[in-house]
Amino acid sequence: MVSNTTAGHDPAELGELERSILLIVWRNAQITAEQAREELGRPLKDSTIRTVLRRLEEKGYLAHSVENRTFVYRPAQSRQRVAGRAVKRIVDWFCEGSVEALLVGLVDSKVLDRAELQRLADRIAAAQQSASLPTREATQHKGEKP
Amino acid sequence: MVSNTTAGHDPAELGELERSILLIVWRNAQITAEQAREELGRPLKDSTIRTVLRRLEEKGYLAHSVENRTFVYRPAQSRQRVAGRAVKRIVDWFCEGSVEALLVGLVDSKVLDRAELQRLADRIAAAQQSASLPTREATQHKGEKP
DNA sequence: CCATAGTGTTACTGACTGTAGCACATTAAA
DNA sequence: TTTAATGTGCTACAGTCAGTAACACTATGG
Repeated sequence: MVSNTTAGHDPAELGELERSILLIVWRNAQITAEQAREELGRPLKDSTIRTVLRRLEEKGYLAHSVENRTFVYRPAQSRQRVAGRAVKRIVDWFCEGSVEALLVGLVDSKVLDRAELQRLADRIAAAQQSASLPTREATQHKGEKP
Repeated sequence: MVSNTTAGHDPAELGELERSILLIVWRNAQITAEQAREELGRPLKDSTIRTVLRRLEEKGYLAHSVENRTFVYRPAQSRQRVAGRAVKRIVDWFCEGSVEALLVGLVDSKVLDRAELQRLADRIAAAQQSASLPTREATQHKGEKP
């Protein structure tokens, strides 16, 4: 039987505010509710920010430590890991597990163009040779897209 | 009022039942509510199925035509296109637009293993050469940007 | 001792999804 | 023609979740 329930709620089931705040935490490596609030640049009460931070922690995206009576939040998972999981779900759901099909889809829907694909192939090939994928350093991307 | 609420609803903002049914439609290329219900194999009233089909159409995933007084639903977007869009969102949100970073993340989180990456690279390379990924312009060489 | 900063708790609202009932129409059968 | 199917259109309700926040409580510095 179709075991639904999607196993609770893996990743990607985040709201906009949550996502925004999560991104801020990732960018800053660690922040307090107040810092997050300022950086958000939105007129939200700090209790709102704190609620979201708490929920993000409950969901496993953040962790906090108390420093001088103040909560300092840090990412509990890397951005890329979260993204990876999210994409996996999509691939499982819509591409029947085939990442290749996904890539085809990316090109098909103009998300990825051929030039990017080529670069990807190059990088992947390179990564294969060096037997150790660059985790972030060499991950520089090209110009920009419209 | 901010009225954002998850930015309308691009793709991927689907519930489980919706997803299941959408997959069925993709698999069958076209179906009626009844067929979908049977194929679902779940004790759901047909009004339920029809509601979901209607919603999927409202959201732009399906289209229907009337054939002999019966609604026949067809996909309005290919599976891969939908997947592509969904992944794009994720990449934009969590990887700041870098598909490469995403791939790294996929490997990093064990979603993709090296062997798969290798195959991917091969296939991409092949696609490049044979232009077997039909977009509109077959022979296009990298190093060019729209 | 009081003001401040920060936490914990609780809650409301709106949106969305799962699920379905029911009235209405059109067609095939009696 | 009256009727039984079959299928559509509309409406709705309950549950869950994210956005948003108020408020009460507690150390802490002055």
